[in-house]
Amino acid sequence: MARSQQDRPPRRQEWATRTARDRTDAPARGRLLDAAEQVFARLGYGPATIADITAQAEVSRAGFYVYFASKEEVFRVLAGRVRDAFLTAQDVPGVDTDDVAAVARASTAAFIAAYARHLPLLVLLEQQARGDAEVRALWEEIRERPVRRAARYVRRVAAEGRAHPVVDPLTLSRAVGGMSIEFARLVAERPATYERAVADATAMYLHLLGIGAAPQQ
Amino acid sequence: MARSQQDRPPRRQEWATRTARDRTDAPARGRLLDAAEQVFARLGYGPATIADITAQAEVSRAGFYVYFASKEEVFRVLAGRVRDAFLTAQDVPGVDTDDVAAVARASTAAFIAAYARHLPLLVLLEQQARGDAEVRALWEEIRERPVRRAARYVRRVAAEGRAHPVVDPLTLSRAVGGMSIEFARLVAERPATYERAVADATAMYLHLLGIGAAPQQ
Amino acid sequence: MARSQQDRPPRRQEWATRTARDRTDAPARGRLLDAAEQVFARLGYGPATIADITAQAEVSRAGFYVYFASKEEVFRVLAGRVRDAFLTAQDVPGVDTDDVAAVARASTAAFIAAYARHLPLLVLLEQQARGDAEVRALWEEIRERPVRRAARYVRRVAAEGRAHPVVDPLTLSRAVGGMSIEFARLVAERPATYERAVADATAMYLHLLGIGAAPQQ
Amino acid sequence: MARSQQDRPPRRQEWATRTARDRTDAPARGRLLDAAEQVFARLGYGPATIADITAQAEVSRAGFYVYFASKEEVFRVLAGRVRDAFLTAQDVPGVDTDDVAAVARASTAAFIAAYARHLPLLVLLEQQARGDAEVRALWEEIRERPVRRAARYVRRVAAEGRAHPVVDPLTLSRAVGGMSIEFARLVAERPATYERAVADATAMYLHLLGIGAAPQQ
DNA sequence: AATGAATGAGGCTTCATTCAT
DNA sequence: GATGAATGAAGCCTCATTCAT
Repeated sequence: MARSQQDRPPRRQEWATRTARDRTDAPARGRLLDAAEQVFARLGYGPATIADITAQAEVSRAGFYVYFASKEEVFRVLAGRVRDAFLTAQDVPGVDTDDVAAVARASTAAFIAAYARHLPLLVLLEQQARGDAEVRALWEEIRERPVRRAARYVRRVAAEGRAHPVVDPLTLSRAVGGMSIEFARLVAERPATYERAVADATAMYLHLLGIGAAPQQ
Repeated sequence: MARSQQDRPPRRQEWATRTARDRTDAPARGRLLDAAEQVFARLGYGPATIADITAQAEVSRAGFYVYFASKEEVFRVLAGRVRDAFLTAQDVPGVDTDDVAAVARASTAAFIAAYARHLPLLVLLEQQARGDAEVRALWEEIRERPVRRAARYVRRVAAEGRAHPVVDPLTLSRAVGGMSIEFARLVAERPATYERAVADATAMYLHLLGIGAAPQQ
Repeated sequence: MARSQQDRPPRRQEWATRTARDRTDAPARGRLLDAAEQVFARLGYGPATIADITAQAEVSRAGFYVYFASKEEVFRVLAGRVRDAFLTAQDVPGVDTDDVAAVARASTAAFIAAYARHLPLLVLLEQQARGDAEVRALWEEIRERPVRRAARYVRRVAAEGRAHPVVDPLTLSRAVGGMSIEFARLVAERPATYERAVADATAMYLHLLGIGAAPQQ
Repeated sequence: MARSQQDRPPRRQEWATRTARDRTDAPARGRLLDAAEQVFARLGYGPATIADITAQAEVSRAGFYVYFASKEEVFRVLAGRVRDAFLTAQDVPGVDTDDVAAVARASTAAFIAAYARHLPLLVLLEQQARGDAEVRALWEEIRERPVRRAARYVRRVAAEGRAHPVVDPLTLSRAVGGMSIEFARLVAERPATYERAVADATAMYLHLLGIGAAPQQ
């Protein structure tokens, strides 16, 4: 499952024969995607109808099919967008890799922020992963990639003796992922709790890494 | 004689005689509930149809409405059942309250086991909580009750100086809840990992409580 | 179409074999009939359900079929009851047949009172007459009998030179019937208008008979 | 893909794009209306089904919902049409207002003709007025407008001393309306009786107005 | 590129009615 | 005589999707 997710791969180099379905830039297409995102977030997948989406996008019902083959397809495209946005948000450049605490804080903050921001769609993604193999692949990427990356980092700093994880790195990363999701939910409900959540999650993360962040900060 | 039906003004609800709808026993009702649970777990809420449920229960389509008013209603009843089963499973009697490690292990084990066992319905419950106030109440009970109970315990042992939580008890409990859910998902996929998951989760739980062999920095 | 209207004629003289369906006196049967009358009057024919009727009668749904074969059948029985009551109410004994004005007044009063009293069912009867031959027969009796009787009387008094009808007796009677129904509707809505309505209808009746009731009474 | 439909929370009604539902022309809409009129007239309201209507209109079942939201709605639209046609038919221009007899004859003829012509729908309208406020309003207009208009005219000619009504003008008009309806029913059954009916009704009308050769007592 | 119109397919419910107890 | 339970038959309505323009 590569990066650029679209039903038929965008054959950008060809001239002349180029149908609407291929044009990723048509303005109506973008409006439909945004509309779909809002509608799905508001109603959930099942209850959302093509009519809801086209109404929101101010496009005729038939207009939908100029750009997407079906409800499933918009959702897949949307899912790809979410995955990209979510994973990209995990890239936190400019952090001193040697400062474990700083890395922990930055990655935790990025994860919680991204998860909270995309919560509605992520929840649907998880739900739809059940019945759609392509969506499942996207969902697994979303779930696994940050965990594996974190595990890799933990393994390294542990090997360097700069951390003493309580459990094996992959398990620890999963656990921290799980707790971060929990915090992300809270943050999605009450954005003001973001700083506090990041601080707490980071503190626990570091503690589990065996790095002495003093309890009761 | 089917011609002259419907067309009735909106006024309704005049049951004088008791109907089967009130009976909570009745074998068919149980069969329908079990069938509904399986069907929902297999297909998800939206895609599941009354026909799927009645077919599974070996009852006529109309038979469904003898006991439930709608798909929503079966789901609510089912949700209540799941909440009861889930919360009941958290009662782990016969554990020495003074042995913090034992309590942590027992409650973690119970939580993970129960969550893994009911995972499919719990996921749907969360999903449906979005649009149904009654289901939302059930879902919140499921989410909050174990966390609050754990927080209460943590607060007590912390007050007694037998634990030194890294963060405040409620936050800690939420975090542990989140990580446990993560493990429960893994266990639901591969039941063989249950013991390992419980051991790891317990270890981290205790570590966050400031108990156990703190790895030296 | 004889007087005692029931689906199967009441074989009252037989002993021994007598099924519930034959017993016209069973208390539940009466309750069901009364209930049916109320329910039909309240909801109309189509929207009324067997469940509505049995609920009102405080009988189980199945209990209905002990006494009636179908919704159509109760309605027919009810229709027979209404016809009997309506026609019986037209018999105004003890009026001096020679006093044309007195007869006109008495018959008009009886007709308006009876029509107003049974208005809801009469309206349904007319409606159902469309699709049910048996009901149609009842309805025609209800409509025609009073008119024919009146026409007979008019013809007689006209022959005796005691009246000088503006149009032929049957037509006149129909017309008076039509206007009386109009008044009956008003009376059904506002019972207090009964006396006034009878006075007006009688005045017009007599006037059309060419009998000098002074205008502007 | 039919699995994932319905299940939508009660919030609705978000048409941004204009749909066919708004267009009062559109040939299919007219066909459906005509079909509905025939079907309702033939079967009555309750027994008529959307399938009957669409079959008659040679439109798919779903096609109905492109133009109407429900059976109730077509009926309402139809009722409006009938009211318009019926009331318009009462406008009899070009009659010398000073010739009371001519006016009486013209208005009686128009009323009987229009009532007979629309009898099947008018009967249903009365029936449905019971349960639908909008239909009730239409029905009352149909019933009251001609009566009030007639009463106004009677009042005027009475004030001018050109008529000597037996009862007060409104009551008289109602009565004449009632008798005219009676005649309209006969005419609807046997159109050949129209002329006779109009002549008779007019004669009685004028007589009640105290006009014409009063039969001597 | 866009859309108004139309429809096949399918799900939900209701109700009259039967039947074993 | 009465009824709880169950069901066949039907009607309503929605929605994704197509197609001619």
